[in-house]
Amino acid sequence: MPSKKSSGDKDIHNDHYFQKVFDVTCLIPEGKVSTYGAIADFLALGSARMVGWALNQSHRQEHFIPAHRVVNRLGELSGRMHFATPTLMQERLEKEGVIVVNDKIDNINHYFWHPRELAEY
DNA sequence: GACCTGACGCCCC
DNA sequence: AGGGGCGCCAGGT
Repeated sequence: MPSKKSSGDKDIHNDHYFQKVFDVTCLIPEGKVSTYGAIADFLALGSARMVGWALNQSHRQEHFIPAHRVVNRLGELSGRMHFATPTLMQERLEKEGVIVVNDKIDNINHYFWHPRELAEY
């Protein structure tokens, strides 16, 4: 019965939405960036905050998650303080050719990538 | 169990 | 154009 409060499908969903966020993040092409909102919209999470919350745990994953390619809708590096050093996120982006000025991506729509662009999905 | 705080985003001023 | 308010969902206190 769905009405039962026992841990069931919802918990399973919660356990897997982390992995879904990781999967989508790994699909962002090098040199491109996506946003919390776009990923949340694509996965129908209902809240962009959940994407940030998931990425906050991404460093615990065995496989490397290119979390530096996810920024907020303005192109700001809002997650930079959660990397090993405050400048690591910017360094990784610049290494991929993304121009960052004042902790913000210059002309984000030039680099923006939406998960919908994937034919597989 | 109420309350606060986030790697967000939209609306309003 | 920039700043504040509120909704959103999950976790921590």
